[in-house]
Amino acid sequence: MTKKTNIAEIARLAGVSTATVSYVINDVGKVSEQTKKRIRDIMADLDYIPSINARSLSNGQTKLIGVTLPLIAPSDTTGTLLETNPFFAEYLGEIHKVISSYGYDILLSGIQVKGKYKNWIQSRGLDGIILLGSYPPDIYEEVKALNIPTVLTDVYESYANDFHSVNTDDAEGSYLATKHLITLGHKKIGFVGGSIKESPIHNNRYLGYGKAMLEANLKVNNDWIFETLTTFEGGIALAQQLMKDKIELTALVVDADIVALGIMKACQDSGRKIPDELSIVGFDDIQAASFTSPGLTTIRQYISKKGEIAANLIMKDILANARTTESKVVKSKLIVRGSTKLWNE
Amino acid sequence: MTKKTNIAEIARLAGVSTATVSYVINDVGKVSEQTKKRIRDIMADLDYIPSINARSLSNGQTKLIGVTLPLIAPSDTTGTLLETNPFFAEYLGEIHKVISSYGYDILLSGIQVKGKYKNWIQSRGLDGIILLGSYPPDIYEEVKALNIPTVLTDVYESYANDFHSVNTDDAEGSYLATKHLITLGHKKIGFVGGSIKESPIHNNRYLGYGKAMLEANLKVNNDWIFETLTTFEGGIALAQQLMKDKIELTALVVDADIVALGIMKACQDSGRKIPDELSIVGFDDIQAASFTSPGLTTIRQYISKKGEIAANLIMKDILANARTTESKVVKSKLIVRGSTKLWNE
DNA sequence: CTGAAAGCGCTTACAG
DNA sequence: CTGAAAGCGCTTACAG
Repeated sequence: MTKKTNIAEIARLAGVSTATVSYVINDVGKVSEQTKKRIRDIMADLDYIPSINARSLSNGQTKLIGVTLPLIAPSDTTGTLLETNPFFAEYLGEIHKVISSYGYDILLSGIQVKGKYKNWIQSRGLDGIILLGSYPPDIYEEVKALNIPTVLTDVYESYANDFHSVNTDDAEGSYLATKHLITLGHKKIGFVGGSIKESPIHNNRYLGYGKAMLEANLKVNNDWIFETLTTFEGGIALAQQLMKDKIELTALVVDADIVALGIMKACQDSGRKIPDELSIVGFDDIQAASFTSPGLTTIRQYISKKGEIAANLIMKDILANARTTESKVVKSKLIVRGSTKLWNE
Repeated sequence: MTKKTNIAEIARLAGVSTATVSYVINDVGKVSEQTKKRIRDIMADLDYIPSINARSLSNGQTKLIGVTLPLIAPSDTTGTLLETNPFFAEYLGEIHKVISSYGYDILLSGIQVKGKYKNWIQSRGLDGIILLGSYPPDIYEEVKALNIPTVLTDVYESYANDFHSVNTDDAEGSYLATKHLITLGHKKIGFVGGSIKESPIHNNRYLGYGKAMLEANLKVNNDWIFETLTTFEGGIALAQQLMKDKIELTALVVDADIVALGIMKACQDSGRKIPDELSIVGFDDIQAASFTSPGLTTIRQYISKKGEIAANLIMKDILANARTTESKVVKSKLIVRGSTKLWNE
């Protein structure tokens, strides 16, 4: 337990004041090249590393960015969320990449209890926060009161305007997906999505589907719209129901790959041929979408791009000590694999 | 920008010293119930949140645990690693779950350049670190010199003894995998793994395979041992080679699911029936292993268990201000899905 | 170009 | 049961 060398010791050894040492550490003030070099040599000799902590206390910057995950269901933990939803990891990685280049670090947290979250931000003195996913409305008010640089992702609600926000063009994405099927000759195209009423994302994806259908003068049959949990099991269950009810669809627009993969597996396990008997388009392009045989045709969401934008937005405000609000939309893209096919009838 | 309320203001309002306020915050010292209550009320009124930062500076504890990812290839970033390898996210989530219950936070980093890593730990004043995966040997020396609670995961090298370490029973796992195939009647069983020379993990998994083969008096044909990159593409490429060379194996023990999935896809895309023409067992049980049709029979690694153990080991040392070294092994388990089948011949 | 000194917001022996 | 005061390791006007 040797005592950590501090700025005072460097100053003593160099025969200067701590102020001067601080100046050369931060490269401010006009210290003569000579003393600068002398001090630097001593720091190197002693393996001196300034304490970010101490610095934070005096200048008020922790160089810490909070990234939070939405713990909505009571069973949600940062663990299950990171495991189940590959997006969060991708976001995390990309944000880390950007902010670490500025010497910032990520502090990870889940948001569950309202007050606890605020405490966390304040007690850690975070310089900014990035909220992944969506949360109960009162969280946003609370965050707003904190008045620190904040970016929201995938939030469509009006309070998104109070912060930076980054979205995917969800409606356009499923429009492309649907149009792809229409171009292939499909007419009886169903839609599978998460709760349209409760989630603006799902609603937007639904609307994109509707738009493409209407444009092509295809009827949107209410019986062809299915709501599921956005899980693999949700997809399995739905597919089993569809097969049992002998629904006469030739194609499905599914608003999440994880669900599409469940549908595909349930169908294949029952001996149905994909895409021969049913074409499926997913949304997201998670890694597993290319693991199956056939691969899943899907709409790629550029999560890493979104993460990068989110990180840059927050860094911009932090560095400029500003509080601006920008809204960015990242284009999605149709990725054609083997799960969709021409339909002649 | 209202000034943040601090301990001095609370003290003033309560008519006590800052010491007393500090005592009630930390619940130490015998402050009278009366003053305690008065102080607590004032803190609540003012929404006072103590600064962890300031506390750290005076008591030396940051309540921060570093978790690092191995950036080995030049192209590795925290981003690509977290995306590609679902384990890291699972580890992260589980570690977070445990340590956050102690009021600790995770600081995420990649390790690449030697000195930079040490700087990071020191400048942030981390209370402990968990190294995910394996690193160049000199990293371990450096970490050891830091003399802070440290846990290693999946490291077999001798320097693991200098730290806490958590492993899977890799050899036992692939022994089980191989035995499963043998029980099903397979005799011509190949092994696919990462570099056996360079990685003790892959080597252990190979040895488990060998043990089962020898026990069953089956010959281990050198031509049946394949080395690949541990990637989906590695699996694809290998399968294409196998089909081209018309290798006469009936089953494959693959030491990573991601590779097994690649092999399976390449085979299926070429019209080969799995498991009718070839049985495959993977290792890891990543999420996607249950997405394919058939599902992948595999050896489940309990990553979340490993994460939990790692977190508890580090918390124990931190809380006791000790520096112990324990070595834990987490049992793996055979999960039978559809990719393996009886072989009669 | 450099230094003396106050300050950031806490904790912690020590004294009473 | 409570307080005065030093200290943690930095930064930053201000003065010269």
